[in-house]
Amino acid sequence: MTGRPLEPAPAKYAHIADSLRSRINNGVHPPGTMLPSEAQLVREFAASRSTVVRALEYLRQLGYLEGVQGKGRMVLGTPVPRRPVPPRRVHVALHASELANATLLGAGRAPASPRIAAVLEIAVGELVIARQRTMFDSETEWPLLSTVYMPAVAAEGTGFGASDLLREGALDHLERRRRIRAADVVERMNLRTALPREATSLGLDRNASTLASLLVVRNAAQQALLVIEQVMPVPPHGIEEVFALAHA
Amino acid sequence: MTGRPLEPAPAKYAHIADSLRSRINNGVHPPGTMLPSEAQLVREFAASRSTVVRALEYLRQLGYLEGVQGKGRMVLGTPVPRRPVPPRRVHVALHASELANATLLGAGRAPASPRIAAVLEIAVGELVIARQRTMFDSETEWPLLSTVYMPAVAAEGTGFGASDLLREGALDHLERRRRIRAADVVERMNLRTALPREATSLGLDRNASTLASLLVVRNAAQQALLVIEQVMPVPPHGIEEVFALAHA
DNA sequence: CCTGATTACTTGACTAACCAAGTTGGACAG
DNA sequence: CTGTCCAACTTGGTTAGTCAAGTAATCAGG
Repeated sequence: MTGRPLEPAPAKYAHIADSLRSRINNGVHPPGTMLPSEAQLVREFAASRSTVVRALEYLRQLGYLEGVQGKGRMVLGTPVPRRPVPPRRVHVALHASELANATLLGAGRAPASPRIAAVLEIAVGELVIARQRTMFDSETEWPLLSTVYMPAVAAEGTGFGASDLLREGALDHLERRRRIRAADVVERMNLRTALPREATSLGLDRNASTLASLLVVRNAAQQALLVIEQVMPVPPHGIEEVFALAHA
Repeated sequence: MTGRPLEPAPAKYAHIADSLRSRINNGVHPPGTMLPSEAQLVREFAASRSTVVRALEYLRQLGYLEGVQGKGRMVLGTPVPRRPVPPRRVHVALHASELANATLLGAGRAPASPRIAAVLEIAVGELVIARQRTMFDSETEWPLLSTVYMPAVAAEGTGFGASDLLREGALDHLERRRRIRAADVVERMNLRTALPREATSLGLDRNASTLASLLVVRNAAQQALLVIEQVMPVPPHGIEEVFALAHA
């Protein structure tokens, strides 16, 4: 027996990255503080600068730190798990243009219903800009009625209240026109009876049950920017989505 | 005017990475073929080996290629966009143990209903292992009935049919015991009337409406490994999930 | 024909050095 | 006191070289 280890030693850069990551996770280098310089880490780990930089680059990519040329690297902390990205149906609702698969029913001012007013944090009956269309799901051809609501003040200058077809999704349009960024979207899915106008638009019987989905698009401060309400007849096979499970 | 360019020249490694990525996207280097060796790329791009390797490493991390020491780098092709990860409610269904917030109602063999048989691709009435519990959503305290189904053959040796409480989620347990990996999960959400046993377990009126969710866990070959059916009374405020929108 | 050694080639990891670009603090002059 | 300059330090990018580990083909010997 030569005393050879049963497992290969981890690469040096991996060991350095692990050490630094543990320190960040354990609060030795708290968020907002500067990490030791490359030169210091070279001395501490007895490695070349390239090897140290490789470890640091890996941690940067993971979100543990960020570097400023000439200044140093600041600790960001343990990266928080991101919330999942929207499933397909929500993505389509936010980004689908009005040019295909859709029929614009109307666009303009309307008084906010209690539900919409609550979500937009405005008074019931206050004027909002509403934009309504019927469309068909591109995969299932199932019909749905989609209504975008926006506070009248926020809609100024965006063209949301006009009857020209939007060439981009409602969210894309808002972000571009208003130069703002949406941070997240809340989906509330529920079962309810169709309103008379909804039943007419969707060709349903009066008092038919529908699946209703309210999408509240928010900014980083969690203020509502945009609300999209989608109503559809209950699909015979339900609503289907596929999610990835394997971790590469 | 000194003729200085208005934009800084891209870093050399970035230019090499872009060039190679374009070639892969355009089919010059098709998936399954070997990329030119580092030495060849060094000559082609008139760069040092470290610079070439940096570009290749970036593409590897993006999923365009993979390297085997001594052999070369094989083109994987344009990475397909990953499907979204499961929202919270699906994650809980797959991973929550039976130790908290849950009451195991029973575990054992049962004949497959037409719906479960279709999903598992077995004959109606064939025996499956079923495991049923009631639980409460940890955020909303809303009740739900959850039933895990697995083909009897696949369940052998896993302890799924036994009455001991599982200390891990059903999927975790299956993956560990069977040393297999699940690739994705299909969620089918629908509205239906509660079966009599479901109504009893959930304390509902007969023929009450429920939101029913069928989760089909599949392997990479899209064969069903596990099915989880969840039934809940229609929540008064619906089912809510939050999705991230901002791109860092 | 099979096996082991050798050679040429490949990628993975590491070192040392250099240049570029930026930050910061101290010294000095007005 | 304020502004400018400069040195020391920082990270970003690049080059050149070495050693380690692996692949694949060829050749020689049994």
